[in-house]
Amino acid sequence: MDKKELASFLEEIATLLELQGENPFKCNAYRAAAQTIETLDRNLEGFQTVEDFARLKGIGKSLAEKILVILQTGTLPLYQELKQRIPSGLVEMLRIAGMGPKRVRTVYEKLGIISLGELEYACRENRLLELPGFGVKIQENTLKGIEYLKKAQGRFHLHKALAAAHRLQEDLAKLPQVDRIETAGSIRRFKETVKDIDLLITTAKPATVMNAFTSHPLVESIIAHGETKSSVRLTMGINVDLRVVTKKEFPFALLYFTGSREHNIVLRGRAQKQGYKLNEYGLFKRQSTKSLDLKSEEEIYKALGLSYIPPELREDQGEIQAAEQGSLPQLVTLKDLRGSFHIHTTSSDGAATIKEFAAYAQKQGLEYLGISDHSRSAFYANGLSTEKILKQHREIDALNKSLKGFHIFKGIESDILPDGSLDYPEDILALFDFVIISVHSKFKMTKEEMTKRIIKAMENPHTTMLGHPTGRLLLAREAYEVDMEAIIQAAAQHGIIIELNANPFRLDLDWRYIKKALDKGVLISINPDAHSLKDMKFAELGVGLARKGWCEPRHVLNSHSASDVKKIFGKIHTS
DNA sequence: GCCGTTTTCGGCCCGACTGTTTTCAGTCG
Repeated sequence: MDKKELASFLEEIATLLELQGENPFKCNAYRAAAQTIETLDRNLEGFQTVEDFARLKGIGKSLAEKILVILQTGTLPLYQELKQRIPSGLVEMLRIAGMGPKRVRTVYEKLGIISLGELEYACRENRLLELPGFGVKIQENTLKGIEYLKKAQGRFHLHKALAAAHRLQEDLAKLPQVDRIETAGSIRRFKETVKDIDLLITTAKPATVMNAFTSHPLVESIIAHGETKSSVRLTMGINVDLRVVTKKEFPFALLYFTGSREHNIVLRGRAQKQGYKLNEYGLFKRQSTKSLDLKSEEEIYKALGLSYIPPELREDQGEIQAAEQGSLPQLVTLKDLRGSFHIHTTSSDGAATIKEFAAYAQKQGLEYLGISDHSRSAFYANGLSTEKILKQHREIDALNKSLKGFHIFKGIESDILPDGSLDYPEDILALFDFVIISVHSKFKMTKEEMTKRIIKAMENPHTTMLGHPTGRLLLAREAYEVDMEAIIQAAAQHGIIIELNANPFRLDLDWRYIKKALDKGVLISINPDAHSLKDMKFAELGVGLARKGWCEPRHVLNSHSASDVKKIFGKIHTS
């Protein structure tokens, strides 16, 4: 059992305990332990004894003993009992908005309901009305929530949420009553998928602004409409919270509602230790009701003895310690990008020619491009035959002669065949400046087989870069089973670059692994995986996710100059 | 169940909103 599996096991116990009506702080202890385990910066192999685990934050003797049992036996008597006692449908019911552990418990105990289907039926039969603390509204909302769950998974791709947030922000900013508006929450932190949109506003006329918000054309229905907080659902299905705060409160509210929750908890704990209370309204000296007068997030961090932490890093992944020591990274920005790799042209399944991509890239101020069409096994994508490769190379040679101050690298996205070999013989692979290797078939191998397959391909002397390393399609397809730690280790060993595929449905390598890759000295390439000119814009998302993974310009292949890139490629292929 | 410079008991981040009540429980972020 690895970290992730152990963490979700503990997480599940926490949920089951809640459903059983346990002391909430006890439940929380299991949650906190899960968080600690999941974000551990090393694997579990070094942990042999109770003491090893009990040294960790939020894990005491009791939990350490249980964790050891879980690792040794794959399960826990407590878990078995909980599973036996608590129907699995109750866990599903928690996903309904407005249904927490208490209400789920009530419908289970009083009505014997153990599944979403039964709950829906009970709502339609008006049976929730009889329950203590339930009424017409809760019954209606439960029904709506069930329908919503059926329709969407309740999470949204970052780029779609970003677009909606920008539109709302722009429109509301036009109101003369609005002094300041910002998007907070997980969008500001650049999470790859988000649950909702959080907007913050300062205004002297909250009622007017709230009315404008709830009647915006994107709004489908109003969930809550208050003085300081309103919530709506947009036609695209996402919920939006709007909060009104005073000008003085704004930086504190922005910090608070940007999160993450884990980051906030640590900040609050830190404030407490320094004799302060920190909340969304201010930073207060203990016993005082008047907040320190701080004008920006920068000043709040400074007051707590920290340098400014960019929103993307606020995930309690060591950023607070780094801010304390002044060792936060100087994060990469869009302006740092000087070129772009992983581009598909009309030769395979792209919608633009090399010439068109080159012209577009030059206009965007880029200095180079790396073309990489699909390889011959990718029949579905019109993969390139040897003849087509040679023709493409002649075209690139001619373009490179005619283009001034711009360079096109010859590349290919070679399928990693099931046995770990690449898609062309040695002499063909040797013709490319760079070779991206990607898995496009046989996703259902075992973890061991898949890891072996990819590492074998990485060991090929012609391999330059690993493409979309986990194969995930966000909200659609799980990542294939693969030991990412081992892949990163192999990349470090063979000098292989790992792609951060910036396509909004991929955003793969996952940011949680990017930092680990950097720590091992692996270079990251922010690649649009462009199939059309407009896809080149994905680089913006890619930069956001790279920042989330602690990338500085020096960590990013395509922030280097064309001549440096040539040197880097040369070094990879001769080592 | 964890934790400790207010330490071995008694807290645990904390405030807004809804819907149910008639002062508050539950949920959410």
